[in-house]
Order: sequence, then structure tokens, then C-alpha cells
Amino acid sequence: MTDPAPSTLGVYGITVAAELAGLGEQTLRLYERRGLLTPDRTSGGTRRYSDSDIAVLLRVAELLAEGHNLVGARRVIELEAINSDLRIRIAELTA
DNA sequence: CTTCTAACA
DNA sequence: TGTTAGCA
Repeated sequence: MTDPAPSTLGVYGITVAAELAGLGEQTLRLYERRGLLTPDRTSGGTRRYSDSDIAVLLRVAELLAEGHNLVGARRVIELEAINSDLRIRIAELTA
């Protein structure tokens, strides 16, 4: 029922991440500026997107298609993350 | 690759 | 409001 959480290790450059998410590079940078994402940075300052970052990007695209704006999408993703953590805690306490 | 700015729908 | 193109 619960999908395994994607790796949070930054591995993709912005070009690859944008391609995987089906979005433009500028769009990815905008999402970061709006606080929807915080990809890792190399010492040189280039972004490194993880699988979980890609998952967030895909989720943002879904939410926007449903009529959310970027602020609303950020809220939903934040709440979903909290909800996920709580489900894990419930599972631990139930075990 | 980066940030920033301006224009478009 | 969100996306995109062009510049430095």
C-alpha cells in the first residue's frame, strides 16, 4: 500500500531532472525559488536532483493540472509528507 | 552550469 | 499566475 520512499541522494543535473519530470529548466529553478524543492548543490553550486526531488516535480505537475497554484501545491506536498511520516509512526506503534 | 530580467498567455 | 527566452 505504501510505496517505498525514493532516494534523497542528489544524482541528476538540472537538464536530466527537467527531462525526467517533463518540465523546463527555468521551471525547476522557479519551483526551488518558491520553496517547493530544495535540491542538493555541488561545491561548485550546480543543482543535484534526487529521485525524491523528481517525485516532487511530478507531484507538482499533477497538482497544477488539478487547478492548484504553486503556493497550494507546496502546501499539499508539505501535508502529504507529514501524513506519510505519521503513517510510518502509526505502523511502528501498531507493530 | 548560474542568476536575473522581460515578455507572453 | 506560471512559463519561457535571452542575457551576463
